Amino acid sequence: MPKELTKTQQRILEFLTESKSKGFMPTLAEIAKKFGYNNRSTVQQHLQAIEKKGYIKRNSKLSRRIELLLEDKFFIPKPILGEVAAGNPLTIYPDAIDTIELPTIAHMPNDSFLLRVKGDSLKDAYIFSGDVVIVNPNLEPVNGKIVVAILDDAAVVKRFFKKSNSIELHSENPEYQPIIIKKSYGNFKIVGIVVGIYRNMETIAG
Amino acid sequence: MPKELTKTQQRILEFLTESKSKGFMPTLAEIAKKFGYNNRSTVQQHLQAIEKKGYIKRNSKLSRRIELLLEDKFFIPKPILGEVAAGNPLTIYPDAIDTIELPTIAHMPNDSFLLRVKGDSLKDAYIFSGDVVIVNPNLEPVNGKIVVAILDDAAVVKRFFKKSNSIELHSENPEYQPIIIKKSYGNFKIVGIVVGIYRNMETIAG
DNA sequence: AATTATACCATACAAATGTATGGTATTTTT
DNA sequence: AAAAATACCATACATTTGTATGGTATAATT
Repeated sequence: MPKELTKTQQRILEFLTESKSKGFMPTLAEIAKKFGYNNRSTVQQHLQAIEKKGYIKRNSKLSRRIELLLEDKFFIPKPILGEVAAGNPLTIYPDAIDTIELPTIAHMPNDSFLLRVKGDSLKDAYIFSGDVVIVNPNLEPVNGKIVVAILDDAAVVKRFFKKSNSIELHSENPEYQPIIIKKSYGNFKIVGIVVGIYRNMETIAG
Repeated sequence: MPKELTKTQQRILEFLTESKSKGFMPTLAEIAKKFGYNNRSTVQQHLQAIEKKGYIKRNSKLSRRIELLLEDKFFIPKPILGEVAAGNPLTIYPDAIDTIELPTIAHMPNDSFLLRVKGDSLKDAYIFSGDVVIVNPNLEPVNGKIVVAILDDAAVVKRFFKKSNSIELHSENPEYQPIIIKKSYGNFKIVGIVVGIYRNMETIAG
């Protein structure tokens, strides 16, 4: 239960998060410049305050070594999506969209992004709850490929099939019915194609 | 079309990529320490060479500011050392049989290596033929963990169980019998622990 | 009313950092 | 055989970097 940050401290922490996602932690001087301080010791004291409140950890004497605590350990999605359902669609909270934490992974090139899968509807396609899927938004959906789609406020991972009058999103688990999208359907969008799966075994109990 | 890197340069570039994925670019001194150089200028020259070949860009005068160019390196090529059987044992080849573009999120601990799985004996552990497993040779086998072992000239991926008088290697597929290794068994060695799995979906037909 | 936290500034200093320069030895290329 | 690239070492130097210390002013707590 971390203490609350002041406005200034928040702004600095935001800048740190932003910097991390770009791949380069700033020096005190760079932070000072960014916020118009004439002086590094001002930054120094802000960082000490932020550290005291438990948001960061500084590696004394080492330059640019500010660790962001309180961030999700594994690299969850980049922006917007949150979690994506392999089973029933998951709701995405509208106000959560902007406040989802940036990925901790440094700089993800190529516009690809990661999503952690929840649910087991794709287990016959060998994708399981907890797996991280790598999604490329720049590929065209092809019949039979596994895609990420948005339906209204929910996101799903399903196998894609284009029919003459509709698009069908199939689960591979017989317990789940296919989702059929007619042309009239309003809020539907293919987000991208799943190009890879990664699973970390170290954190799995068994 | 970048020029080829030497072994040393490759190792350094890999270290940079790795560092970036951890969030902290190293200083020259840190790189030197990592590779056992007594001297920063050695690193300095390697970096200059790597930069000249177009793999990185350095921000002169700024510490820890090494940009990784060519960063489709979301996927970095890694050698696959052989194939390993989830079902019946397979032979391991001394040289790399293939390379794979491993996503940088698939954090590869030092000294870890890749093996491609053949066979379906671990399908109940969600590992399938064609998957690439990341193997860490520096971890102690723990009961229930999935390990890579060598039996005579063959290698297998199985779930590890230590009993009082033997070691058992279990498949999760009921079609396969567990392998039981008694102490008298000659040519047996645990190669490492499976710490991650990566599967490329683009090459999969369906 | 007194204390503490916040938000800045200035100066000083040791250590870290990147760079420059010059060197040796070995391998690769021409 | 000569030239270039590679892979290291050593020393020197200007900047950068983080820290320490001391200060002022204002807002928030006690």
